[in-house]
Amino acid sequence: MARLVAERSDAIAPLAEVFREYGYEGASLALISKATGLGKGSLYHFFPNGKEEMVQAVLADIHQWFESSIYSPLRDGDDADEAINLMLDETLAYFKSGQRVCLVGSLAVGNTRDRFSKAIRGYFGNWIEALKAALIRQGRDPALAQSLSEDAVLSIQGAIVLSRAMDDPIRFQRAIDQLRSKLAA
Amino acid sequence: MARLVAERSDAIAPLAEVFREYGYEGASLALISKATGLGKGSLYHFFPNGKEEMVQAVLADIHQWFESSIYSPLRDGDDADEAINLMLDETLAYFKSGQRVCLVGSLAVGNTRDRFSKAIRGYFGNWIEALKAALIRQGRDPALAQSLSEDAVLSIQGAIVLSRAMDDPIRFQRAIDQLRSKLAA
DNA sequence: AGAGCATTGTACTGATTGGTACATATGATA
DNA sequence: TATCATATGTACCAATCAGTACAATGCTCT
Repeated sequence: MARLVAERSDAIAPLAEVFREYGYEGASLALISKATGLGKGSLYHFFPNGKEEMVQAVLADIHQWFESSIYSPLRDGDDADEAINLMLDETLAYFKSGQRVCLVGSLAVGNTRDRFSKAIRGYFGNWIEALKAALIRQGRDPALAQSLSEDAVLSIQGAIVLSRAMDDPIRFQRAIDQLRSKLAA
Repeated sequence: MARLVAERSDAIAPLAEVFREYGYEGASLALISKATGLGKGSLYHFFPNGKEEMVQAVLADIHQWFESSIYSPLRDGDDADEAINLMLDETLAYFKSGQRVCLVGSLAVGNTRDRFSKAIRGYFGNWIEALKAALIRQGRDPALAQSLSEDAVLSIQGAIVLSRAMDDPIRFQRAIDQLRSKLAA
């Protein structure tokens, strides 16, 4: 009856989309099964703890992506200004101009916050720290760098909410543009 | 068997809290029944269309509150600066320093967006328009007033997400303070 | 007091929920 | 080809889901 042998890692991307679109409660196993193409047997084989473990796996994957694509260049890139621009480019693409929800943000807003608090705090904390490092490398005052980077992460989250609410991708792009000039050396 | 005769309006406030805390999908009728103290009989008597109608009623109530407490003073108050400060005070209290989620924002982020799109767009659109009116009354350029008010509403939403994610009410208060100086005449 | 509408609790429905059990099938190794 | 861990589909479970039906009660007005 089994058709093809799948890998656990193949399930992560569709899982992320399902949780983004329907939220933790809204993503039923039926939806998850359809999105991943995996039956319950496979799903519970890969994720014995069910939905919670699936979300944790998705969060770990998200962390890895942000780490290599955004945090690492911000922290260690030789050109701080270039790393910041890269971050904004990647952010624009990643959230599809605000049409794609931030899973971590939506988990933080829901009653799922406590269950995934560690990953949620890590996500935002790492982003702020990494951006702060780049801003300091630009030669900025550490206190200013801190408040600027908090403000940037806050604006990105706000822009996702607002541009989705108004169904207007331009609003997200404008927010990114404003950050570009505000964070330029 | 019926104990006390309730009014539909008494149910709105607890309904709002339940939807805020558990989201649209997560708020089951069992939870709703417990939170409101109303059995299914009463709930479907007051809201024949079920959860959707409950949310619409809550959104209408929210609109009314914002209209009289925030939008109206911003649009028509004699002192624009005072109205803006009042808005920030009320916002701080309403969202309990970011510990209380914005229901409209969370609906906008979830897959419920399309179902309630009209109320969602109205909420943010009205807020931006009203704040813009006050900023223009301060003597500001209309284009600047527009971008400032969009930015303010965006920052409030972002601050809710971030301060909840980090479990840190101070972050929300700081965001409000920054808006206070940015929006001062 | 009595009529009539508003409100309420309970019992019920059929569908769906997350999760388990297990027999079967696959693919690599030997 | 025989072995064996890894996948997989299906049937099943108790619990819960949203929603309906309805008889019994409360309240108001006369």
